[in-house]
Amino acid sequence: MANTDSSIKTARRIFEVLEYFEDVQRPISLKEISTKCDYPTSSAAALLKSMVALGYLFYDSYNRTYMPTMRIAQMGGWLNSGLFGDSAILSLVDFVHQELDELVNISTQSDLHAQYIHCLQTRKRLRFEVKPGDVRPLAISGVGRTLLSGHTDVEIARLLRRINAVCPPEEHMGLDELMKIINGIRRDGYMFSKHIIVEEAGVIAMLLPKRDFGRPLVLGVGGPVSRLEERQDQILACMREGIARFLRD
Amino acid sequence: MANTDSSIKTARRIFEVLEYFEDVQRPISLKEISTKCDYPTSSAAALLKSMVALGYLFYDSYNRTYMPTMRIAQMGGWLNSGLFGDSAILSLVDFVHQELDELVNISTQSDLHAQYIHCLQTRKRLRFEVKPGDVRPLAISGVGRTLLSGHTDVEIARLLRRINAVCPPEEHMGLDELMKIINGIRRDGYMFSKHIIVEEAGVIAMLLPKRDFGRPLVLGVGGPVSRLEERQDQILACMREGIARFLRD
DNA sequence: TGGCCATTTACATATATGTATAAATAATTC
DNA sequence: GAATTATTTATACATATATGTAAATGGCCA
Repeated sequence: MANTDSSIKTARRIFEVLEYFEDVQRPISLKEISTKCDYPTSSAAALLKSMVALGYLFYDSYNRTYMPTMRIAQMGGWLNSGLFGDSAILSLVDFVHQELDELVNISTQSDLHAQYIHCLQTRKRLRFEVKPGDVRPLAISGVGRTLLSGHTDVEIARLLRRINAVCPPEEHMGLDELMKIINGIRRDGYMFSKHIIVEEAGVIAMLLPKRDFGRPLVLGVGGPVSRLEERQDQILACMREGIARFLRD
Repeated sequence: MANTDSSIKTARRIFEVLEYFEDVQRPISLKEISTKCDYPTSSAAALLKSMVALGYLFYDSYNRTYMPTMRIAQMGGWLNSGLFGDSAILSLVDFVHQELDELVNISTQSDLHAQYIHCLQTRKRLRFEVKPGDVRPLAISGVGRTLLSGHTDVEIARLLRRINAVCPPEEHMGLDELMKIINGIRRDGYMFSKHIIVEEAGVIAMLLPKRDFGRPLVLGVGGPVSRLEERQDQILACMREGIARFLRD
């Protein structure tokens, strides 16, 4: 019963349940949840009852099924509404994904790592699995370095000091070497990283224009290095067009 | 440290945090959460870190603030899109609006309230402003009671108990009195409520036939009571025809 | 009625919470 | 710029609480 990751079990399960609902989009029985998510029945019952008591699920006692209430729908709605322009971001991702049919993702800085927060996969056979929540070393990975390029030199130095202090050695980096790369990104407006995290995998990443209160975001197109190299001009053009169309109007 | 309600503590806190974000709509520090929600610092830290690890919040280490990711925004989105994916409902609203030129709306249950999710206004001078997102007391309002009429008596009793427990007094109701009204709706197939929320305003509401897995919806025609009374037969006939034409094929 | 489900209960164990304390970081002062 | 103070975050461990196993209850249909 060891917690494999560092998250509180109940917290993880709440979100697992909500995502399962998002996946199947219909009422679900206690049995189905406990089976699919592999929770003991009694634990699943306690969790779902809690969510009902709090008003986030509705229990249909006739069919013995649970279904999200509108409170769930409302919860994050404000993030989409104009203020943060996040619906524009989603449209951008959709657009690039539609045009290129490659892995398209949005990532942001989460402490000393870059973290994927939204991913659309390619329909092609050869692909690399990435899911929202996955993290990459800030100073090493393509998206991480692209995120860093938006910081001031002072901030970068400070972040790198912390990385070298607390992160495992494979995430360490020399400042001079890093700044050469960072300045390259600032000059080119994008980063093309190859074979860094996963052999044969690469990513073309661009820092998105900053919106108020929004954290800096990076748009990434990922895939096998050979495919990215072949399509590089097309990919860059598409990313630039998407950004111009959805984020600059 | 007794749990006053029957819900799992972590579950309650997850939602409290998300609602606090919804309330203030900006990045929040650990300190602020722990103060406002009255959690011990270390517990709040563990909770927020979990949410970061799971990809639902991101942490800005420079400002030491937390902010929801787009995953939160996406979570309940399907609940909204599902409603309108079914264009039959929209066609129905258009039809009734065209025929009657009155305020026509669709509402649904959102926890312990009815909530308008779609409205078309009349072109007449005398009108009552209602917009999508507005909520009405479930046990008091016409649309709320119409929604309740689709539940079993047991469910109604349970909902009413929660309403009387957590909602302000003006939304409370006696079960016997409510059931008389509910049974009237079930018998007549519609509800005509007058002067309940806004003086001189009324609504004629019908529960729409349930579609698979879609949440129960209510079709409402609203306006000044005098006008609705005058046109009552015409309005009812139009609503019935629209429902027959668009939802029963 | 009896059999077969799904759900609830009981209780030992695992795990999250909360108090106090320490460490780290930021702000202030000289 | 270094030292000091104030603020915020992290750690340790006892306690409270949720989880999980197994057995019991309740509902439904033949």
